[in-house]
Amino acid sequence: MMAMLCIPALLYFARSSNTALLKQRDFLLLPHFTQVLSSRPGGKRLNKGPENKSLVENLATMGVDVVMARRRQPGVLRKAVTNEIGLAHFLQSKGASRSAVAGIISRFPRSITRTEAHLEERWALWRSIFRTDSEIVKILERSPESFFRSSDNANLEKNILFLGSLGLGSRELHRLLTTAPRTFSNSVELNRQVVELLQDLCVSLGGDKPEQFAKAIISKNLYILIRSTTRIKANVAFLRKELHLSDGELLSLLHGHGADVLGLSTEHLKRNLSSVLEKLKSLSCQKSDVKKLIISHAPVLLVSPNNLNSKLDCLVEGGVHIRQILEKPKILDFSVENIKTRLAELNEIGYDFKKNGISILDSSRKRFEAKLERLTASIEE
DNA sequence: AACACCGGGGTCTGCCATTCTC
DNA sequence: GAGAATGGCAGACCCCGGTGTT
Repeated sequence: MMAMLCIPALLYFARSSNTALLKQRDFLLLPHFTQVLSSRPGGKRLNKGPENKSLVENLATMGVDVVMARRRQPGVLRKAVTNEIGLAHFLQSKGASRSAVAGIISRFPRSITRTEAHLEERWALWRSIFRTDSEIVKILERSPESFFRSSDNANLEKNILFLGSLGLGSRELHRLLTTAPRTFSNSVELNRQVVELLQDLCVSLGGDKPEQFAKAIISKNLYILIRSTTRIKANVAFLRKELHLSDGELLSLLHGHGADVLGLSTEHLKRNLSSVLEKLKSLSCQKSDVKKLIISHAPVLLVSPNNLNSKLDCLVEGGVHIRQILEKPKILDFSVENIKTRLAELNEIGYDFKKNGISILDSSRKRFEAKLERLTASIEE
């Protein structure tokens, strides 16, 4: 099936491409193609030359959105030597469709400057983490930049080793590369800085297992390594200051789901925290209540003010006491829609939250429905 | 059987600014 | 000095189920 899709497309590319260009492109397989660049006849490297017309035509034939490509990386279109045919061939051999290839080039034109050897090598490195080619193709379709932005394969290899050395197993590396592929294109030095920041943070808070701490934060917040250290530091400082957290409290906050809040933009974190404070104050809670809430369930800081306020309003109007919410904050993870539906269904059968508690609200859909059915049945008896 | 506690898991790029390299 | 490489930012949740206890 896949082969049937690939072959006609390849023939199509081959037919439609300029043979002179193809010959030039063969030089890409040689180590010093910059010599080709500087020796090109009449090449004026100091001026922004015109676009390479046959390249642009080639790309258009391949279905590339040239306007988008030009907007994103105009310099690529001026290059004399590129490897779009080789790239298309390569990606299609891995199972990418023609339109996927076109989309990849449109969104990250520099991808066509990578040589065959480079592509093979990089792919092999990714395959050391992924089980199949199609998994990688999916990521490339999603985010071409993650794969192509860096041409430094040695750095990628070092990253894999470095991340592995942190105690992240193959399963976690897989999740990391799937979810935040950019991490692997960071310089290994940048990743190291974030890891060291986390470890130092752990030690400064009196924790005794900095390596495990850093690993735990990364597993819980797969985006942490693509956040700047400036931001992480600012967020830690902000939380500590605003909530008057002790070292121990901060450590336990971060050990829980708190890892996620480290990645928020600091403005966002400020806004959300002040919103929670204000809203809960209006529901006659003390600041200490908010502090407890956040330590036990930091994800409330991830919920946007409007959203969180809606959830709280629904719950309170639906007969849930704010104290119950503070004790079981997990219900705030659920969507407003879900909360509304559940409240309405429970209201219909006269469910009494005062008497029966609110655990029923934060169970999974399956469990909730099963419970509801039982309750309905017992009422009908 | 029913419940409560608790951890895990999916998802998340595309653009701009700055620095590096030739 | 152009293009390549790299760093950083904005935006802003929801849900499932294993396991131990009653």
